[in-house]
Amino acid sequence: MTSLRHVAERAQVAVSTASAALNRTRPVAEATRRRVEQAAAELGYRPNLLARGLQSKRTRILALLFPAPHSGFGLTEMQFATGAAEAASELGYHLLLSPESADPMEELRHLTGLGLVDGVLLMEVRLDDERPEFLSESGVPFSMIGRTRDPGSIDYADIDFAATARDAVAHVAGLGHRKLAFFNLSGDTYAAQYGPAIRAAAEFAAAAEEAGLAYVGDFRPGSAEAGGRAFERLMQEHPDVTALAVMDDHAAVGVIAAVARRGWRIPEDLTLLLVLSSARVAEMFHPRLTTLEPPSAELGRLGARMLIDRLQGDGPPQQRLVPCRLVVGDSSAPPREGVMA
Amino acid sequence: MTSLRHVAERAQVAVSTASAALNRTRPVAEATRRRVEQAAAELGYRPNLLARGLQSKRTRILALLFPAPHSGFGLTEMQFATGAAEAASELGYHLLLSPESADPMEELRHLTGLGLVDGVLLMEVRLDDERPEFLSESGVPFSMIGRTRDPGSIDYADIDFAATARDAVAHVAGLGHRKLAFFNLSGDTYAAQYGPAIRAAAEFAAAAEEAGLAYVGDFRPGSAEAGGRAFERLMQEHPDVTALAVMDDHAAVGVIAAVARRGWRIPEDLTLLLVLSSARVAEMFHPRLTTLEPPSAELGRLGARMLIDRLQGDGPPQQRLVPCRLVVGDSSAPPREGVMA
DNA sequence: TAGGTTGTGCGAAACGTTTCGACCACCGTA
DNA sequence: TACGGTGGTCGAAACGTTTCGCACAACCTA
Repeated sequence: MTSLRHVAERAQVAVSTASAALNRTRPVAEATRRRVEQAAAELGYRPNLLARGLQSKRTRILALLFPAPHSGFGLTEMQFATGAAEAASELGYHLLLSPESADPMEELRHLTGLGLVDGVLLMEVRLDDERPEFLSESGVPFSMIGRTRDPGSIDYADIDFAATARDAVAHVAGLGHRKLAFFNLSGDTYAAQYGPAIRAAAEFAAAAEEAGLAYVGDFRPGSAEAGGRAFERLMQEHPDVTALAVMDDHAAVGVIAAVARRGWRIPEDLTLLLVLSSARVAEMFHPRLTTLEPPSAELGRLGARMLIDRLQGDGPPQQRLVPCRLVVGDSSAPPREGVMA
Repeated sequence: MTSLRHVAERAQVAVSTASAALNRTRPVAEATRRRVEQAAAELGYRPNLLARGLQSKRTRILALLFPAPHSGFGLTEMQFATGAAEAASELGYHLLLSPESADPMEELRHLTGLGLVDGVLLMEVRLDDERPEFLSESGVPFSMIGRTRDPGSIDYADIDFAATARDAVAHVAGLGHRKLAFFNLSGDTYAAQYGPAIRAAAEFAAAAEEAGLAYVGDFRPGSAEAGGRAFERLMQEHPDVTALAVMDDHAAVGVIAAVARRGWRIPEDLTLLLVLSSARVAEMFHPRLTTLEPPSAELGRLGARMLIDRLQGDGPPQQRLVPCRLVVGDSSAPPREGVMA
């Protein structure tokens, strides 16, 4: 392990001068600096991050707190991690993957007490999440992927549900549909105040109203079976629904099966949209489903970047909303004739 | 930040004694130890990992080197990460997510030079991968998820392709099939010496032969379209094939579509197996596909654990093979009558 | 009673940085 | 000639641990 002392000796300067020369932290004569830099290069010198962190109180390590892979842990969630890791890496930071234990608060206390990380990246944020408050009080810099009910002046990057809902509604309205139904995430998830579930519910309803579409939004199937049952009940209670947006991959499977059982076809008899699912998943279906793809990696990148910005110096809080990308597949088409309400 | 010095003062002992008491690194009088522990508890003392690491040369941080999400980055790969992170966490270690840049060697050099990590976890290992050699020469402890052609005495955890192929073959043979085809990963992946592609090819062929099944193994479609075309060519050249194992999700989609175009049904006219895909994905299909699910999280856990074992002390190399789990779905059935060869 | 052994605790050094006050030579100016 | 400023460098302290040699008392044994 070659240390700064070796570099200094080889360049015939004091350790402190070598440090200053390499970090350009204070003026050093041009010739000296060159000598030091050459010595460092020749020795393949790498500053020891631990020593540096110990002294400067800054480790350039970020922690991504990710929840236990409880129910379903999708590709989507994982892309937060890879996006954040990439952005961090590009900016000279490292990303620590911290699985959340049974007691998230204790986990946080532990993690931040170690002096190992400069900041924390939160994901899977609930509307009434208590972690942000804890972090604020502890004075630990952090940012969120997702957001609480009232994020105040906390940095966050989240999906723009309003724009996403508008895009979805505009898409089906543009095809001529007059009545839209929306299947939310599972009832449990909704009850747990999971942000996307709550926000999507509100925004889809609002967007439908604004566009003058009739709307049904009170279904929250959490599985393929529940999805199939929900679809049958939907058709019974609202036979005039011609377009359906589903936010749960598995529920969509059930819907598709139920559609087939009924002798119907997609998109001729029903326009089906998949919300918050990756195009990779949408391609698994036949026909290929029209999808509102969440900008997961992008959100991860943004979250990491704004946290790093915050660490560097403090500007105003950054709060970014990014809409889902509408990927039109083969599951959307104008409604069939007979049902025009 | 409360440091060991504070604890020592409050407990009326020297810093070194406090350290010894807390770490039980050398005998300390029972009464003293209790006093120290109580002081530490009252102050909420957390040892500073940086200082500890600087001194002891051990940070208890592992790096997971994960490749850029080039082509497709599946759920499977990501579960390595979460599995490894969990296992590490349970053993008091942390996991650093290190995206691999364009130059993996340089990245490695950089990462290990920093003194930040105790060891490295490699994934996506190619048969002729050069990273293991580099790490061996650098004296950096590491383990692999996957393995090179000749892993020598390096720790690794990998899929047991032989057992997996035997299980798959036994499953279809048990149903009465006489001829099996296998669609490998894409030709590019195969050509790049990606371990799973090469090993699966060899082991499926061997298992089929051993079981006395006729076998076709030279298809490597990399997409839905290619999968469909491959299936059509397969039926043309080998009309007596009644069972097909596919190792690429997207290719499977193409196969299913081609089967439908032909007016056939699954499983009545074709038994279809999905290899190396998660049950979550398999459920997306209709009918639900029989799957050989890779033990991804398990491999991640094993990889982390054996690396930590290696760091603690050195036993013999650990080399673990774990077979895929056969999840029988609705896509496998006895062959239809007419084709019995 | 002298010498050795054991149990317990202390102080100082070390890990590799960064930071900060001090120092020195040199120059321009009064 | 003396003096303040300045650009460049140095040495020492500090960050929070662990480790190691040493000291001291008490106790046992010959």
